[in-house]
Amino acid sequence: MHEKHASSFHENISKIRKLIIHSSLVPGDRLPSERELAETLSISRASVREALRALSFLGIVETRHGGGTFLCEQDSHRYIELLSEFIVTKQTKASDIVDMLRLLESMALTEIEPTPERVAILETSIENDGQFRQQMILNLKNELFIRIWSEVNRFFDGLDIGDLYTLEERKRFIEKWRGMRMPE
Amino acid sequence: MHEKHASSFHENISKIRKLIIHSSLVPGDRLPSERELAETLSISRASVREALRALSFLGIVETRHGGGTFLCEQDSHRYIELLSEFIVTKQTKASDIVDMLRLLESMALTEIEPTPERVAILETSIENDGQFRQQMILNLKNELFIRIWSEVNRFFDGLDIGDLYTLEERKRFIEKWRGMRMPE
DNA sequence: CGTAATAATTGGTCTGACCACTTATTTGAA
DNA sequence: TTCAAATAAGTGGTCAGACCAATTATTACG
Repeated sequence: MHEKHASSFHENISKIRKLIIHSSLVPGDRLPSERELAETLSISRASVREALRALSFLGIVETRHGGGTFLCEQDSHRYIELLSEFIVTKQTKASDIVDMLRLLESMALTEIEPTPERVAILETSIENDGQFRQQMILNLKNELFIRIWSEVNRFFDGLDIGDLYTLEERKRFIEKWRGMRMPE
Repeated sequence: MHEKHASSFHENISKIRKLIIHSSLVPGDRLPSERELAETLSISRASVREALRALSFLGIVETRHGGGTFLCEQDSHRYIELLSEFIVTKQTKASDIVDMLRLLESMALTEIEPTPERVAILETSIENDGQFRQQMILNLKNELFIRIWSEVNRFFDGLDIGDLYTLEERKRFIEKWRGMRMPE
């Protein structure tokens, strides 16, 4: 039969991580270019990019358009680990979860520029509380924020206590957002 | 939080989310094919794939080779996978940490009633950036908020990149806080 | 020597093709 | 007819090359 592909998504991530270790790269160092990685690892540049995008999302590397790909600072995920354990194992007040989500999401709205497109998107999802809130968060570029929000929100979903906001509140969210001006 | 210009990557995620909502898809449903999404959203299939990969990491969608892309169930198993990845990788962007802390702390001030005692306490610790910020947070009632802040801040300390705010900024914090009125 | 213009490098996107896997359809024998 | 095997169609996965956009290094010039 036909031969399988020599590479797979997870294998490529592993390859790049091994290369980072083998090259004795330290946080802040620049990785080889995407083209160079593709050549070295014998995979296509598209696959390199998908792997790097994943590593970027996980906070391992950081890419700068025209500059290169750099190794991020280390040992920073520990709070996530502890946070997850905290959420999973320990007793948390449901009211705290709700308050936390409300805080995070109102914060998000202050950080996102209210373009007409985004307002429109929010309006289309105004009927569904979960989708509405998720739509807000996904506009953010701070991936750490998204991760933390995701963990808290996932736990909130597990509580199964219904919507976080009423339809009226969601409408008011949009109104408030529309009236906002951008900083500086 | 560097919102800056709208990045194509993040906008594509929004586009797909909007399409999911507009199509009234429920968990378990299959999304349009990548080629169909590319056609509908007027972006290349490569960009569609990058966006879907991100949504996959967030546990929103799940792809099956040859089968299609599906909306995830609520309590997805990817939650565990994601956390395990964090534990293995141990890295994240320093800039996101800084941005996150700034957001958490500015938000904290909007949630705390600026009593004279609290203002006085803040003023006494204004010379020390770490103490100043901790003093703000400790006034909060939300334990989850404090917990998250503590973990993020612990990592920030490990970065050893100096103060989060300048003395001028801390002074302005107090000024701003003094002028605030309490909600409802 | 310092600064502006230019070239080289690098990530971002697009196009089209083919491979690998799954699902739907057709085929053909019991 | 029935149903299992063979085939076709559809979908995600990978690859190759090209061009665009942003950054960085080099050169030219005053």
